[in-house]
Amino acid sequence: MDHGNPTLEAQAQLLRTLAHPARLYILQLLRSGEVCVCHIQAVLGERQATVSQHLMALRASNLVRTRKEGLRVFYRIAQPHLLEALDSLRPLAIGAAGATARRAPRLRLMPSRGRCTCPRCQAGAA
Amino acid sequence: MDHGNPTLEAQAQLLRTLAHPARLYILQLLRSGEVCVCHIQAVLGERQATVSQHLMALRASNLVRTRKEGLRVFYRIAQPHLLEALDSLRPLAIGAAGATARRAPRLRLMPSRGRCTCPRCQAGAA
DNA sequence: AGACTACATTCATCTCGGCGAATGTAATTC
DNA sequence: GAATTACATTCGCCGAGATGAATGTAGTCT
Repeated sequence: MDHGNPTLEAQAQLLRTLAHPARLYILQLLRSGEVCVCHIQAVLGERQATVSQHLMALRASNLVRTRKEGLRVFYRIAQPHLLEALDSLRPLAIGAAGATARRAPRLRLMPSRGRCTCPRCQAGAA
Repeated sequence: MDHGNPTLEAQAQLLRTLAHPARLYILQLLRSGEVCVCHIQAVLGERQATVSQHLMALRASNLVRTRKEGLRVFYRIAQPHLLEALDSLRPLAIGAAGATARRAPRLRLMPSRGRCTCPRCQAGAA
């Protein structure tokens, strides 16, 4: 059995980084490939600073990497196994619904406004 | 892609429940089978109330089940896939070490005092 | 019944994380 | 160089979670 608790604390730290719906959603966005911040911001419907803070948290835990291209910064998943692990954890989340009465912060997405000025978005824009 | 964000919030809630070294350690303890609270308390070296609070959190998320036998309460893993999912997440924790300076609460185990009065402990006691 | 044991729950405090607001910075454009 | 764009970072406040202390409760024992 793993008695070395530094591992436990590191793992707890990782879980805390993941334990936010906005960050989980960002990671899901990155599943299909690298995405620029403006795109994340448009889909998420959050303020730029807020999005940047979430991205900062993901970077601090080495879950994402960045690539700069001109003014834009593209994010991508650093550890490919991360999404698999999250997927395996997903079915357990259903039972964890009613945990502490009031819960994780709300996340309101803006599916209609998933457009930004980046090339990826211009491709299918109206 | 999963746009339904209630799933995201439920998953975030699950991760928050898991995001504590003491609770992670309790789940690892339960890997080998059901364990009574006194045993968890002895190994963890935490106060009884603190341990009970962590167990309460795990129960609220339906991660553990209880069985009462006399005065003792035995805890066991409710979802067997949970430990597999945590195992798959573990290797990613190494990179998440230095996240926001100081973070997850410390956990000091008491490996020498892993004995309580329950039958399981008396079996191999000195 | 009373005392005791093994857990559970509540309450108060304190720290930490999330959010808003403001500011800072690198790269482009003029 | 000044202005603008696209992100990043810092600061301050507020609410959620962690801990300690105290109390509550169910089961056992004599």
